[in-house]
Amino acid sequence: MPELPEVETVRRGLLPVLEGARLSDVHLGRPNLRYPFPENFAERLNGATVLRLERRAKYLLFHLDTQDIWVTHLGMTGRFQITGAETRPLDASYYHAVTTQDRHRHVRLLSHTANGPVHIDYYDPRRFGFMLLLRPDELYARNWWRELGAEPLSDALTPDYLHQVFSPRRQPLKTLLMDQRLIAGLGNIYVCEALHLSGLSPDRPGTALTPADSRRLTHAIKQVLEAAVKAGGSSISDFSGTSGELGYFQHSFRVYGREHQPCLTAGCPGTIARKIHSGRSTFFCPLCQS
DNA sequence: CGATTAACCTGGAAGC
DNA sequence: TGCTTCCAGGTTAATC
Repeated sequence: MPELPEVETVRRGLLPVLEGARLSDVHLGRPNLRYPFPENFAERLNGATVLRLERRAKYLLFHLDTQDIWVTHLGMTGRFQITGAETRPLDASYYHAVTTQDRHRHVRLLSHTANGPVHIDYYDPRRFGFMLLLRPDELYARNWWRELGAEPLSDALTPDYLHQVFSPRRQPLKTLLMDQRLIAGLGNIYVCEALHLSGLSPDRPGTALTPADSRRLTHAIKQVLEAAVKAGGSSISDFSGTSGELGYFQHSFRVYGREHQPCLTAGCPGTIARKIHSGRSTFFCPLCQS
């Protein structure tokens, strides 16, 4: 589900019910997601107040007044849902939950906002997501954190930066753009879209990227991400915002999921094709992307 | 070191 | 109405 625009949409949705709010009644429906929950996860969240909600790449960081940072990665199907305080509790009936949705509600807690308490639930059917509780120094010590590449919508991503990190590498642009250590936050959808927008072939090796290409690609990345954030992300299959609202950027896809359909580049008579790069589908136009 | 594949999971859609 | 196969927004370990 979630690439940078979807994660940013989730952050913005949680802002009004988490910023400045005190947490309580934390319940876990199971001992792990992708990884086991941190030791004493519920105890360390209970009573804490959320000071600030940050997003870095596809990670959500909730800074607590206890000095802990509650880090969440949504994986492929992770979703936060805000509901009123009257809904069904998470309890021992979890494994016999009646509905499919209940079976995938893995975390439930109460957030005490200025306007009263609300439930915040975390759902994740495939459980590729994970949650961590780290002190700042512990976070900075993690390799996956230190090695994160440029934040695409910040000044860290420039044509020069892109050229500098791509041009020594022989891998195809598709693979380079998916590498979170070079640029952090893009996933399969927005990589395909940015490549098409910039007219570059996903197969072009990094070594063949000219400074002019880097400019076009940088511009395309920022353009597609900004438009997607503005649209509330892309809702394909099961992504929705924290109130169940759907993003609508999926209606703006120019290549993703459009195999066999006509290329939308003005004047291009091409047909969108699909091929596999490192196990992931790439959608592209063989005619106008070179 | 670079590059591809499998694995982690579940559910939905498509094919037979 | 089944049953099987393929596919999915991500990351990482294993393997060539």
